[in-house]
Amino acid sequence: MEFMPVERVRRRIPDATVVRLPIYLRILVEQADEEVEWISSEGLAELAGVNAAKVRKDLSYLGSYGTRGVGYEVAFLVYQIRRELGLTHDWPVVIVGAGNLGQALAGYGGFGERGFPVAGVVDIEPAKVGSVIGGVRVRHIEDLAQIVHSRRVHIGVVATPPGAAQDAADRLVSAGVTSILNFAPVVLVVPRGISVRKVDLAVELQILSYYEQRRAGVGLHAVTSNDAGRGASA
Amino acid sequence: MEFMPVERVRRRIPDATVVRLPIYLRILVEQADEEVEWISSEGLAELAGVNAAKVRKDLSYLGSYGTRGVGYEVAFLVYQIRRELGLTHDWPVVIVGAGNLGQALAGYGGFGERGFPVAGVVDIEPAKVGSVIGGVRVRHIEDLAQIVHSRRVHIGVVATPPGAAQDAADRLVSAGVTSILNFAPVVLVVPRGISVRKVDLAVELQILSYYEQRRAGVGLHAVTSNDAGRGASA
DNA sequence: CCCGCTTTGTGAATGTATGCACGAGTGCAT
DNA sequence: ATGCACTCGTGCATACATTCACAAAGCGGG
Repeated sequence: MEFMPVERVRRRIPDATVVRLPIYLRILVEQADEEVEWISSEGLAELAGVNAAKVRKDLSYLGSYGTRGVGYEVAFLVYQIRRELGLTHDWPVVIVGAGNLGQALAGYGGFGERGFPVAGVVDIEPAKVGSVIGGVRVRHIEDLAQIVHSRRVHIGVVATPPGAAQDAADRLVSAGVTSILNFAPVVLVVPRGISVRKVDLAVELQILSYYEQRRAGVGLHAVTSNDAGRGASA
Repeated sequence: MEFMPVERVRRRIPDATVVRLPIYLRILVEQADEEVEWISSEGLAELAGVNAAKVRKDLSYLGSYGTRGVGYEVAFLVYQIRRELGLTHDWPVVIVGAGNLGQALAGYGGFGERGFPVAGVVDIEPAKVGSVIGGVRVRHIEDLAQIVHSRRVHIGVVATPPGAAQDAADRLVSAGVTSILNFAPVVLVVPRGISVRKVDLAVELQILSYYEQRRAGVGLHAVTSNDAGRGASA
């Protein structure tokens, strides 16, 4: 008599794949909108600007959901990727910092549409409190914990000036937030177990600068890419 | 008689390193502002939230600029990284799309400060043309090529709605731009040799969602990070 | 001048990601 | 039924990235 693994407790998906899944998801949703019912790894790869084998391997982490000789059923894949990414329900976010960027983020409707409604915007500046941005009234940062608790917020967005970013992160963490999207050009220090992702415009431009500068040297070379790059003739 | 390589034509720096150099640079500039003259790989690693060996290896691609037993001279490192990244001169950028995001970007002073002055903002919508954002007058997209040529622009920023992004990219490329920073949630198709980097807020949030959802499962795990992550007690 | 302390620079080991190539299913036509 | 065309799933080779661990190098004190 022997034992066999009854059930994989939870598949671990490689980080590189996790970064690409949202891109596949967006493309698949677009395809579904255009009434496309089936798609091959090659077709999806084409649209995502990646290698077909990579698509197949990425999708294989979700399970064996393709049909050989045919491809993947778009609607089903959408469902599976959503489930795996935890997008079966909304994730309300709270934005810290109601400056230039905070306002633009709150005003940008795309957040809510994609399942990340803005549960609140807070600022430390009393002068900013009370104004309404994108349908949300700006509240004082002291109310942060209250917002996080009452609205069950897990994700915080740091949109403060650099000097205030660490404080914002600290407040988010002690309010109970466990994921942070950081727009400030600062390396945040957070406790273990808190996820942080960073968006830094200056860094992106400087990376482009490097390849741009290199171009001046010897012959052209491959396309820069942060995740799913693409080199094809337009 | 034998030949030896007279001179390394141009060191190739690994992509992963190129992404971190701008972060080191920012930290080093901050340190210089605080009159710090020397820094060890350990110190820099601490501030950047990465491994010290990684810092040393990254810096070694620039050359042997450290002093054993002492560390790196901050001002000199700043100079070397700037040179390697091509930041010895300004890179004017042109922004396509004067909507919510385009305005926020143009209005955000940080661009110019960091060596990427906004040479122009264009939009396809005649109604938007003429208004002034961040000291720059919005011009019609037909003027794009003229702006690119007269201001020697190499870098374009796509800040349009998704549907207009590919057209914006095509126009940028045919105007002569060779690097694109794309904020639209779309995979741009560009000719070989054109560098593209993408900033997609929804994708970032969805990645956080994945790790957030996973957290609900078994025990905590390492910190998510796009480049120089950090897990430390706050 | 030598010794011990510190920190760099890098070879080697490990870990992660990519892409090829092919076996194994599936559907359709004959 | 059988064969053919197509596409998935994945083992394997390769490339890239991270981390360790240590010799080599510089500094300061005696």
